[in-house]
Amino acid sequence: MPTQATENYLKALYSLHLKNPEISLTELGQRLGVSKPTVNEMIKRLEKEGWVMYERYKPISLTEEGKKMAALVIRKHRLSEMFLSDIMGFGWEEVHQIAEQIEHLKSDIFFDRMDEMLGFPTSDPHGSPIPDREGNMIKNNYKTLSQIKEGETVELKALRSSDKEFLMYLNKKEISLGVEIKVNNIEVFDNSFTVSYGEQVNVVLSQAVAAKLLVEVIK
Amino acid sequence: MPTQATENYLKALYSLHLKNPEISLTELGQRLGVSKPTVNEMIKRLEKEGWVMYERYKPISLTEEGKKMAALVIRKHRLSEMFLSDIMGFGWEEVHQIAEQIEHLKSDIFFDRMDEMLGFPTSDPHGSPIPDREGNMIKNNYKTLSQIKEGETVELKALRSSDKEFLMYLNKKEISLGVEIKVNNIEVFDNSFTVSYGEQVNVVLSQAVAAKLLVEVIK
DNA sequence: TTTATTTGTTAGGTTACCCTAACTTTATAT
DNA sequence: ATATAAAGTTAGGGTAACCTAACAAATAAA
Ligand SMILES: [Mn+2]
Ligand SMILES: [Mn+2]
Ligand SMILES: [Mn+2]
Ligand SMILES: [Mn+2]
Repeated sequence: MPTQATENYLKALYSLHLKNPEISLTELGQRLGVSKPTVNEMIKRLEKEGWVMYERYKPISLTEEGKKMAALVIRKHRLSEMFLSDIMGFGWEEVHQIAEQIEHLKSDIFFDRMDEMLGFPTSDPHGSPIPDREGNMIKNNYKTLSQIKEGETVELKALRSSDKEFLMYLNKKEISLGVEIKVNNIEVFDNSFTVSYGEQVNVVLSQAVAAKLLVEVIK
Repeated sequence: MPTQATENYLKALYSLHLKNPEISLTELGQRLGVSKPTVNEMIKRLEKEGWVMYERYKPISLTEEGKKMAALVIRKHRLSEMFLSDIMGFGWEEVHQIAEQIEHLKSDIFFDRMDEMLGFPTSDPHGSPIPDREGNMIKNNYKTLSQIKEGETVELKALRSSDKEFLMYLNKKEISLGVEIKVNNIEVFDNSFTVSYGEQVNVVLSQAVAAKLLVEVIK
Protein backbone atom coordinates (compact mmCIF):
# COMPACT_ATOMS: atom_id res chain seq x y z
CA MET A 1 0.00 0.00 0.00
CA PRO A 2 1.41 3.39 -1.01
CA THR A 3 2.54 5.83 1.67
CA GLN A 4 1.52 9.50 1.70
CA ALA A 5 4.84 10.58 0.24
CA THR A 6 4.49 8.00 -2.52
CA GLU A 7 1.00 9.22 -3.37
CA ASN A 8 2.27 12.79 -3.57
CA TYR A 9 5.07 11.75 -5.94
CA LEU A 10 2.57 9.93 -8.13
CA LYS A 11 0.27 12.96 -8.30
CA ALA A 12 3.16 15.23 -9.22
CA LEU A 13 4.39 12.76 -11.85
CA TYR A 14 0.89 12.57 -13.32
CA SER A 15 0.46 16.30 -13.72
CA LEU A 16 3.95 16.67 -15.22
CA HIS A 17 3.44 13.78 -17.62
CA LEU A 18 0.37 15.44 -19.15
CA LYS A 19 2.59 18.10 -20.69
CA ASN A 20 5.53 15.83 -21.37
CA PRO A 21 5.64 12.08 -20.73
CA GLU A 22 9.41 12.31 -20.28
CA ILE A 23 9.78 13.69 -16.79
CA SER A 24 13.04 15.05 -15.45
CA LEU A 25 14.10 14.35 -11.93
CA THR A 26 14.89 18.02 -11.40
CA GLU A 27 11.44 19.32 -12.26
CA LEU A 28 9.84 16.63 -10.12
CA GLY A 29 12.02 17.71 -7.23
CA GLN A 30 11.09 21.34 -7.76
CA ARG A 31 7.40 20.51 -7.91
CA LEU A 32 7.56 18.63 -4.62
CA GLY A 33 10.07 20.90 -2.93
CA VAL A 34 12.62 18.17 -2.30
CA SER A 35 16.25 17.78 -3.34
CA LYS A 36 17.45 15.87 -6.37
CA PRO A 37 19.07 13.06 -4.36
CA THR A 38 15.79 12.57 -2.52
CA VAL A 39 13.91 12.22 -5.79
CA ASN A 40 16.57 9.92 -7.16
CA GLU A 41 16.15 7.61 -4.22
CA MET A 42 12.36 7.70 -4.25
CA ILE A 43 12.22 7.00 -7.99
CA LYS A 44 14.08 3.76 -7.38
CA ARG A 45 11.40 2.75 -4.91
CA LEU A 46 8.62 3.68 -7.36
CA GLU A 47 10.37 1.68 -10.07
CA LYS A 48 10.59 -1.36 -7.81
CA GLU A 49 6.81 -1.08 -7.21
CA GLY A 50 6.21 -0.93 -10.97
CA TRP A 51 4.77 2.58 -11.04
CA VAL A 52 7.48 4.26 -13.13
CA MET A 53 10.02 3.28 -15.77
CA TYR A 54 13.49 4.50 -15.07
CA GLU A 55 17.05 4.05 -16.29
CA ARG A 56 20.07 5.91 -14.95
CA TYR A 57 20.47 9.37 -16.52
CA LYS A 58 17.27 8.93 -18.55
CA PRO A 59 13.96 10.73 -18.01
CA ILE A 60 11.28 9.14 -15.84
CA SER A 61 7.94 7.95 -17.23
CA LEU A 62 4.82 6.57 -15.59
CA THR A 63 3.70 3.00 -16.27
CA GLU A 64 0.02 2.30 -16.95
CA GLU A 65 -0.26 1.02 -13.40
CA GLY A 66 1.40 4.21 -12.14
CA LYS A 67 -0.98 6.41 -14.12
CA LYS A 68 -3.93 4.57 -12.67
CA MET A 69 -2.61 4.84 -9.12
CA ALA A 70 -2.03 8.56 -9.60
CA ALA A 71 -5.46 9.15 -11.11
CA LEU A 72 -7.08 7.39 -8.17
CA VAL A 73 -5.31 9.72 -5.73
CA ILE A 74 -6.42 12.69 -7.83
CA ARG A 75 -9.92 11.26 -7.72
CA LYS A 76 -9.83 11.18 -3.94
CA HIS A 77 -8.44 14.73 -3.85
CA ARG A 78 -11.10 16.17 -6.11
CA LEU A 79 -13.99 14.29 -4.53
CA SER A 80 -12.79 15.64 -1.19
CA GLU A 81 -12.68 19.20 -2.51
CA MET A 82 -16.17 18.80 -3.87
CA PHE A 83 -17.40 17.40 -0.57
CA LEU A 84 -15.78 20.19 1.41
CA SER A 85 -17.34 22.78 -0.83
CA ASP A 86 -20.81 21.42 -1.59
CA ILE A 87 -21.58 19.46 1.58
CA MET A 88 -19.57 21.30 4.19
CA GLY A 89 -19.82 24.80 2.75
CA PHE A 90 -16.14 25.73 2.46
CA GLY A 91 -15.06 28.29 -0.12
CA TRP A 92 -13.18 27.11 -3.20
CA GLU A 93 -10.09 28.87 -1.86
CA GLU A 94 -10.13 26.77 1.34
CA VAL A 95 -10.71 23.26 0.04
CA HIS A 96 -7.36 22.40 -1.52
CA GLN A 97 -5.30 22.47 1.64
CA ILE A 98 -7.71 20.21 3.53
CA ALA A 99 -8.18 17.86 0.56
CA GLU A 100 -4.40 17.52 0.39
CA GLN A 101 -4.71 15.60 3.65
CA ILE A 102 -8.02 13.79 3.13
CA GLU A 103 -6.80 12.34 -0.19
CA HIS A 104 -4.46 10.02 1.72
CA LEU A 105 -7.15 8.28 3.77
CA LYS A 106 -7.47 4.57 3.06
CA SER A 107 -11.17 3.79 2.92
CA ASP A 108 -13.07 2.96 -0.24
CA ILE A 109 -16.48 3.14 1.45
CA PHE A 110 -15.68 6.65 2.68
CA PHE A 111 -14.94 8.03 -0.78
CA ASP A 112 -17.78 6.04 -2.34
CA ARG A 113 -20.18 7.60 0.14
CA MET A 114 -18.84 11.08 -0.67
CA ASP A 115 -19.32 10.38 -4.36
CA GLU A 116 -22.88 9.24 -3.75
CA MET A 117 -23.79 12.21 -1.54
CA LEU A 118 -22.47 14.53 -4.23
CA GLY A 119 -24.46 12.81 -6.97
CA PHE A 120 -21.38 11.42 -8.74
CA PRO A 121 -19.81 14.72 -9.80
CA THR A 122 -17.53 14.86 -12.84
CA SER A 123 -15.56 17.94 -11.87
CA ASP A 124 -14.20 19.60 -8.76
CA PRO A 125 -14.90 23.11 -7.41
CA HIS A 126 -12.24 24.53 -9.74
CA GLY A 127 -13.65 22.81 -12.81
CA SER A 128 -11.01 20.08 -12.99
CA PRO A 129 -12.28 16.66 -14.05
CA ILE A 130 -12.71 13.89 -11.47
CA PRO A 131 -11.30 10.55 -12.70
CA ASP A 132 -13.70 7.59 -12.50
CA ARG A 133 -13.22 4.55 -10.27
CA GLU A 134 -10.98 2.94 -12.91
CA GLY A 135 -8.74 5.98 -13.08
CA ASN A 136 -9.94 7.29 -16.44
CA MET A 137 -9.84 11.05 -16.64
CA ILE A 138 -11.64 13.06 -19.29
CA LYS A 139 -9.46 15.84 -20.65
CA ASN A 140 -11.61 18.80 -21.54
CA ASN A 141 -10.03 21.14 -24.06
CA TYR A 142 -11.29 24.51 -23.04
CA LYS A 143 -9.84 27.71 -24.42
CA THR A 144 -8.40 30.36 -22.16
CA LEU A 145 -10.21 33.69 -22.02
CA SER A 146 -7.08 35.24 -23.53
CA GLN A 147 -7.76 33.30 -26.76
CA ILE A 148 -11.24 34.77 -27.19
CA LYS A 149 -12.06 37.51 -29.70
CA GLU A 150 -13.75 40.82 -29.07
CA GLY A 151 -17.54 40.64 -29.02
CA GLU A 152 -17.76 36.96 -28.12
CA THR A 153 -19.53 35.61 -25.02
CA VAL A 154 -18.17 32.66 -23.07
CA GLU A 155 -19.01 30.57 -20.04
CA LEU A 156 -16.38 30.09 -17.33
CA LYS A 157 -15.85 26.34 -17.06
CA ALA A 158 -12.61 25.85 -15.14
CA LEU A 159 -9.42 27.45 -13.85
CA ARG A 160 -5.86 26.85 -14.87
CA SER A 161 -4.61 27.72 -11.39
CA SER A 162 -6.18 26.93 -8.02
CA ASP A 163 -3.81 29.17 -6.15
CA LYS A 164 -5.41 30.63 -3.02
CA GLU A 165 -4.47 34.23 -3.90
CA PHE A 166 -5.95 33.86 -7.36
CA LEU A 167 -9.18 32.37 -6.00
CA MET A 168 -9.53 35.19 -3.51
CA TYR A 169 -9.03 37.67 -6.32
CA LEU A 170 -11.85 36.00 -8.24
CA ASN A 171 -14.06 36.12 -5.13
CA LYS A 172 -13.44 39.84 -4.87
CA LYS A 173 -14.37 40.28 -8.52
CA GLU A 174 -17.42 38.04 -8.01
CA ILE A 175 -16.28 35.64 -10.68
CA SER A 176 -17.36 32.02 -10.20
CA LEU A 177 -17.72 28.94 -12.38
CA GLY A 178 -20.67 29.05 -14.76
CA VAL A 179 -20.69 32.81 -15.09
CA GLU A 180 -21.24 34.20 -18.60
CA ILE A 181 -18.55 36.61 -19.66
CA LYS A 182 -18.90 39.01 -22.60
CA VAL A 183 -15.66 40.32 -24.07
CA ASN A 184 -16.25 44.00 -24.79
CA ASN A 185 -12.78 45.14 -25.64
CA ILE A 186 -9.22 43.89 -25.88
CA GLU A 187 -6.47 46.43 -25.32
CA VAL A 188 -3.78 45.88 -27.96
CA PHE A 189 -0.66 46.96 -26.15
CA ASP A 190 -1.11 44.95 -22.90
CA ASN A 191 -3.75 42.36 -23.92
CA SER A 192 -5.99 43.34 -21.03
CA PHE A 193 -9.66 42.40 -21.37
CA THR A 194 -12.62 44.61 -20.65
CA VAL A 195 -15.52 42.29 -19.91
CA SER A 196 -19.05 42.21 -18.49
CA TYR A 197 -20.63 39.40 -16.48
CA GLY A 198 -23.49 39.08 -13.99
CA GLU A 199 -23.99 42.47 -12.36
CA GLN A 200 -20.53 43.66 -13.36
CA VAL A 201 -20.04 45.93 -16.36
CA ASN A 202 -16.74 46.80 -18.04
CA VAL A 203 -14.43 45.09 -15.60
CA VAL A 204 -10.79 45.06 -16.64
CA LEU A 205 -8.96 41.71 -16.41
CA SER A 206 -5.22 41.56 -17.01
CA GLN A 207 -3.63 39.18 -19.50
CA ALA A 208 -2.32 37.14 -16.56
CA VAL A 209 -5.85 36.63 -15.27
CA ALA A 210 -7.38 36.01 -18.70
CA ALA A 211 -4.84 33.27 -19.33
CA LYS A 212 -5.98 31.40 -16.23
CA LEU A 213 -9.70 31.38 -17.01
CA LEU A 214 -10.82 28.33 -19.00
CA VAL A 215 -13.92 29.02 -21.01
CA GLU A 216 -16.29 27.73 -23.67
CA VAL A 217 -17.72 30.04 -26.34
CA ILE A 218 -21.50 30.22 -26.17
CA LYS A 219 -22.15 32.96 -28.72
CA MET B 1 3.44 19.26 15.73
CA PRO B 2 2.67 15.69 16.82
CA THR B 3 2.98 12.86 14.31
CA GLN B 4 0.29 10.23 13.84
CA ALA B 5 2.20 7.71 15.91
CA THR B 6 2.61 10.27 18.67
CA GLU B 7 -1.11 11.02 18.68
CA ASN B 8 -1.89 7.32 18.94
CA TYR B 9 0.46 6.93 21.91
CA LEU B 10 -1.20 9.90 23.61
CA LYS B 11 -4.67 8.43 23.09
CA ALA B 12 -3.59 5.07 24.47
CA LEU B 13 -1.89 6.74 27.45
CA TYR B 14 -5.04 8.73 28.13
CA SER B 15 -7.36 5.76 28.21
CA LEU B 16 -4.95 3.77 30.40
CA HIS B 17 -4.43 6.68 32.80
CA LEU B 18 -8.18 6.86 33.54
CA LYS B 19 -7.99 3.53 35.36
CA ASN B 20 -4.52 4.05 36.79
CA PRO B 21 -2.41 7.20 36.40
CA GLU B 22 0.73 5.07 36.78
CA ILE B 23 1.08 3.49 33.36
CA SER B 24 3.43 0.61 32.70
CA LEU B 25 5.43 0.49 29.53
CA THR B 26 4.36 -3.10 28.95
CA GLU B 27 0.62 -2.45 28.98
CA LEU B 28 1.10 0.55 26.71
CA GLY B 29 3.02 -1.65 24.29
CA GLN B 30 0.29 -4.28 24.39
CA ARG B 31 -2.41 -1.70 23.79
CA LEU B 32 -0.60 -0.34 20.74
CA GLY B 33 0.72 -3.65 19.48
CA VAL B 34 4.37 -2.60 19.58
CA SER B 35 7.38 -4.02 21.38
CA LYS B 36 8.69 -2.79 24.72
CA PRO B 37 11.88 -1.28 23.30
CA THR B 38 9.78 0.67 20.83
CA VAL B 39 7.67 2.09 23.63
CA ASN B 40 10.75 2.82 25.69
CA GLU B 41 12.19 4.85 22.86
CA MET B 42 8.97 6.68 22.09
CA ILE B 43 8.38 7.56 25.74
CA LYS B 44 11.70 9.39 25.75
CA ARG B 45 10.49 11.46 22.83
CA LEU B 46 7.18 12.19 24.55
CA GLU B 47 9.06 13.19 27.69
CA LYS B 48 11.25 15.57 25.72
CA GLU B 49 8.09 17.19 24.31
CA GLY B 50 6.70 17.59 27.83
CA TRP B 51 3.71 15.28 27.38
CA VAL B 52 4.69 12.58 29.88
CA MET B 53 6.72 12.29 33.06
CA TYR B 54 9.17 9.47 33.07
CA GLU B 55 12.13 8.14 35.04
CA ARG B 56 14.00 4.94 34.31
CA TYR B 57 12.25 1.83 35.70
CA LYS B 58 9.37 3.94 37.03
CA PRO B 59 5.81 4.03 35.66
CA ILE B 60 4.83 6.62 33.05
CA SER B 61 2.33 9.40 33.75
CA LEU B 62 0.76 12.07 31.57
CA THR B 63 1.48 15.75 32.21
CA GLU B 64 -1.39 18.24 32.12
CA GLU B 65 -0.21 19.27 28.67
CA GLY B 66 -0.17 15.62 27.61
CA LYS B 67 -3.69 15.04 28.90
CA LYS B 68 -4.91 18.03 26.95
CA MET B 69 -3.18 16.93 23.75
CA ALA B 70 -4.67 13.46 24.12
CA ALA B 71 -8.16 14.77 24.82
CA LEU B 72 -7.99 16.93 21.71
CA VAL B 73 -7.16 13.90 19.57
CA ILE B 74 -10.03 12.02 21.20
CA ARG B 75 -12.22 15.02 20.42
CA LYS B 76 -11.28 14.81 16.74
CA HIS B 77 -11.89 11.07 16.75
CA ARG B 78 -15.32 11.29 18.30
CA LEU B 79 -16.44 14.28 16.25
CA SER B 80 -15.40 12.31 13.17
CA GLU B 81 -17.39 9.27 14.26
CA MET B 82 -20.40 11.46 14.85
CA PHE B 83 -20.01 13.08 11.46
CA LEU B 84 -19.62 9.74 9.71
CA SER B 85 -22.72 8.44 11.40
CA ASP B 86 -25.09 11.41 11.47
CA ILE B 87 -24.07 13.29 8.33
CA MET B 88 -22.74 10.52 6.12
CA GLY B 89 -25.02 7.73 7.24
CA PHE B 90 -22.49 5.10 8.27
CA GLY B 91 -23.45 2.50 10.87
CA TRP B 92 -21.95 2.73 14.35
CA GLU B 93 -19.96 -0.41 13.62
CA GLU B 94 -18.25 1.23 10.61
CA VAL B 95 -17.24 4.62 11.96
CA HIS B 96 -14.34 3.77 14.26
CA GLN B 97 -11.97 2.49 11.62
CA ILE B 98 -12.43 5.54 9.40
CA ALA B 99 -12.28 7.97 12.34
CA GLU B 100 -8.99 6.36 13.34
CA GLN B 101 -7.57 7.98 10.21
CA ILE B 102 -9.54 11.25 10.12
CA GLU B 103 -8.51 12.07 13.69
CA HIS B 104 -4.97 12.77 12.48
CA LEU B 105 -5.89 15.51 10.02
CA LYS B 106 -4.44 18.91 10.85
CA SER B 107 -7.17 21.44 10.24
CA ASP B 108 -9.03 23.32 12.94
CA ILE B 109 -11.60 24.78 10.55
CA PHE B 110 -12.44 21.29 9.30
CA PHE B 111 -13.27 19.92 12.75
CA ASP B 112 -14.97 23.16 13.79
CA ARG B 113 -17.23 22.88 10.75
CA MET B 114 -18.03 19.27 11.61
CA ASP B 115 -18.88 20.32 15.15
CA GLU B 116 -21.15 23.07 13.86
CA MET B 117 -22.93 20.83 11.34
CA LEU B 118 -23.58 18.32 14.09
CA GLY B 119 -24.96 20.98 16.44
CA PHE B 120 -22.07 20.72 18.91
CA PRO B 121 -22.66 17.16 20.08
CA THR B 122 -21.50 16.06 23.54
CA SER B 123 -21.21 12.35 22.85
CA ASP B 124 -20.23 10.06 20.00
CA PRO B 125 -22.29 7.31 18.31
CA HIS B 126 -21.29 4.87 21.07
CA GLY B 127 -22.26 7.26 23.86
CA SER B 128 -18.72 8.27 24.79
CA PRO B 129 -18.27 11.92 25.75
CA ILE B 130 -16.67 14.36 23.31
CA PRO B 131 -14.07 16.61 25.01
CA ASP B 132 -14.54 20.35 24.49
CA ARG B 133 -12.14 22.60 22.60
CA GLU B 134 -10.02 23.01 25.74
CA GLY B 135 -9.73 19.26 26.20
CA ASN B 136 -12.11 18.95 29.15
CA MET B 137 -13.97 15.67 29.14
CA ILE B 138 -17.07 14.99 31.21
CA LYS B 139 -16.95 11.59 32.83
CA ASN B 140 -20.43 10.21 33.05
CA ASN B 141 -20.83 7.54 35.71
CA TYR B 142 -23.38 5.22 34.25
CA LYS B 143 -24.08 1.81 35.72
CA THR B 144 -23.74 -1.33 33.67
CA LEU B 145 -26.90 -3.27 32.93
CA SER B 146 -25.42 -6.09 34.99
CA GLN B 147 -25.69 -3.90 38.10
CA ILE B 148 -29.44 -3.36 37.67
CA LYS B 149 -32.07 -5.14 39.78
CA GLU B 150 -35.03 -7.17 38.59
CA GLY B 151 -38.08 -5.10 37.72
CA GLU B 152 -36.17 -1.85 37.01
CA THR B 153 -36.32 -0.02 33.70
CA VAL B 154 -33.25 1.71 32.29
CA GLU B 155 -32.24 3.75 29.28
CA LEU B 156 -29.22 2.66 27.25
CA LYS B 157 -26.78 5.61 27.32
CA ALA B 158 -23.44 4.25 26.19
CA LEU B 159 -21.33 1.18 25.54
CA ARG B 160 -18.27 -0.06 27.36
CA SER B 161 -16.91 -1.64 24.18
CA SER B 162 -17.08 -0.36 20.60
CA ASP B 163 -15.84 -3.59 19.16
CA LYS B 164 -17.23 -4.23 15.68
CA GLU B 165 -18.44 -7.74 16.51
CA PHE B 166 -20.25 -6.46 19.57
CA LEU B 167 -21.89 -3.62 17.65
CA MET B 168 -23.06 -6.03 14.97
CA TYR B 169 -24.52 -8.25 17.65
CA LEU B 170 -26.44 -5.25 19.01
CA ASN B 171 -27.67 -4.43 15.50
CA LYS B 172 -28.99 -7.96 15.15
CA LYS B 173 -30.78 -7.66 18.48
CA GLU B 174 -32.06 -4.21 17.45
CA ILE B 175 -30.48 -2.56 20.46
CA SER B 176 -29.44 1.07 19.97
CA LEU B 177 -28.67 4.04 22.21
CA GLY B 178 -31.70 5.58 23.86
CA VAL B 179 -33.70 2.38 23.93
CA GLU B 180 -35.61 1.68 27.16
CA ILE B 181 -34.83 -1.71 28.63
CA LYS B 182 -36.98 -3.41 31.26
CA VAL B 183 -35.27 -6.09 33.33
CA ASN B 184 -37.79 -8.90 33.68
CA ASN B 185 -35.65 -11.59 35.21
CA ILE B 186 -32.09 -12.31 36.29
CA GLU B 187 -30.98 -15.91 36.20
CA VAL B 188 -29.05 -16.63 39.40
CA PHE B 189 -26.56 -19.25 38.24
CA ASP B 190 -25.22 -17.50 35.11
CA ASN B 191 -26.34 -13.90 35.68
CA SER B 192 -28.06 -13.76 32.32
CA PHE B 193 -30.72 -11.08 31.91
CA THR B 194 -34.15 -11.52 30.41
CA VAL B 195 -35.24 -8.08 29.18
CA SER B 196 -37.83 -6.32 27.05
CA TYR B 197 -37.31 -3.22 24.91
CA GLY B 198 -38.94 -1.66 21.86
CA GLU B 199 -40.75 -4.40 19.97
CA GLN B 200 -38.68 -7.13 21.63
CA VAL B 201 -40.08 -9.15 24.55
CA ASN B 202 -38.14 -11.46 26.85
CA VAL B 203 -34.81 -11.31 25.07
CA VAL B 204 -31.98 -13.08 26.90
CA LEU B 205 -28.72 -11.16 27.27
CA SER B 206 -25.65 -12.89 28.68
CA GLN B 207 -23.68 -11.49 31.61
CA ALA B 208 -20.90 -10.59 29.15
CA VAL B 209 -23.29 -8.44 27.14
CA ALA B 210 -25.02 -6.91 30.18
CA ALA B 211 -21.63 -5.82 31.53
CA LYS B 212 -20.98 -3.82 28.36
CA LEU B 213 -24.22 -1.86 28.29
CA LEU B 214 -24.04 1.45 30.19
CA VAL B 215 -27.43 2.54 31.42
CA GLU B 216 -29.33 5.01 33.57
CA VAL B 217 -32.27 3.92 35.71
CA ILE B 218 -35.47 5.67 34.70
CA LYS B 219 -37.96 3.77 36.87
C1' DT C 1 16.05 -15.30 51.35
C1' DT C 2 17.24 -17.29 47.35
C1' DT C 3 14.93 -18.23 42.92
C1' DA C 4 11.78 -17.26 39.33
C1' DT C 5 9.17 -14.24 36.77
C1' DT C 6 7.95 -9.99 35.07
C1' DT C 7 9.30 -5.53 33.60
C1' DG C 8 12.37 -2.36 31.63
C1' DT C 9 16.76 -1.20 29.18
C1' DT C 10 20.63 -1.53 25.78
C1' DA C 11 22.66 -2.77 21.67
C1' DG C 12 22.32 -3.28 17.09
C1' DG C 13 19.33 -3.48 12.79
C1' DT C 14 15.81 -2.01 9.22
C1' DT C 15 12.88 1.03 6.19
C1' DA C 16 11.02 5.40 4.59
C1' DC C 17 12.06 10.04 3.81
C1' DC C 18 14.56 13.81 4.05
C1' DC C 19 19.37 16.62 3.68
C1' DT C 20 24.28 18.67 1.86
C1' DA C 21 28.65 18.21 -0.46
C1' DA C 22 31.14 16.39 -4.04
C1' DC C 23 31.36 14.18 -8.26
C1' DT C 24 30.03 12.40 -13.00
C1' DT C 25 27.42 12.46 -17.10
C1' DT C 26 24.88 14.78 -20.56
C1' DA C 27 23.52 18.85 -22.91
C1' DT C 28 24.44 23.55 -24.42
C1' DA C 29 27.30 27.42 -26.00
C1' DT C 30 30.98 29.42 -27.78
C1' DA D 1 35.75 20.76 -30.37
C1' DT D 2 36.32 22.45 -26.06
C1' DA D 3 34.41 24.91 -22.18
C1' DT D 4 30.52 25.74 -19.40
C1' DA D 5 26.22 24.79 -17.49
C1' DA D 6 22.60 21.69 -16.22
C1' DA D 7 21.07 17.33 -14.77
C1' DG D 8 21.78 13.22 -12.35
C1' DT D 9 24.37 10.23 -9.04
C1' DT D 10 27.06 8.79 -4.91
C1' DA D 11 28.60 9.17 -0.39
C1' DG D 12 27.60 10.16 3.99
C1' DG D 13 24.20 11.89 7.55
C1' DG D 14 19.82 12.59 10.20
C1' DT D 15 15.15 11.49 12.38
C1' DA D 16 11.00 8.78 13.30
C1' DA D 17 9.18 4.37 13.92
C1' DC D 18 9.52 -0.07 14.07
C1' DC D 19 12.12 -4.88 15.23
C1' DT D 20 14.90 -9.01 17.90
C1' DA D 21 18.30 -10.67 21.11
C1' DA D 22 20.47 -10.14 25.28
C1' DC D 23 20.81 -8.32 29.72
C1' DA D 24 19.62 -5.77 34.12
C1' DA D 25 16.37 -4.38 37.65
C1' DA D 26 12.33 -4.88 40.28
C1' DT D 27 8.75 -7.80 41.93
C1' DA D 28 6.61 -12.05 43.26
C1' DA D 29 7.00 -16.91 44.65
C1' DA D 30 8.91 -20.64 46.86
MN1 LIG E 1 -6.69 20.86 -5.27
MN1 LIG F 1 -1.21 15.08 -0.62
MN1 LIG G 1 -13.83 5.00 18.13
MN1 LIG H 1 -5.31 6.91 15.18
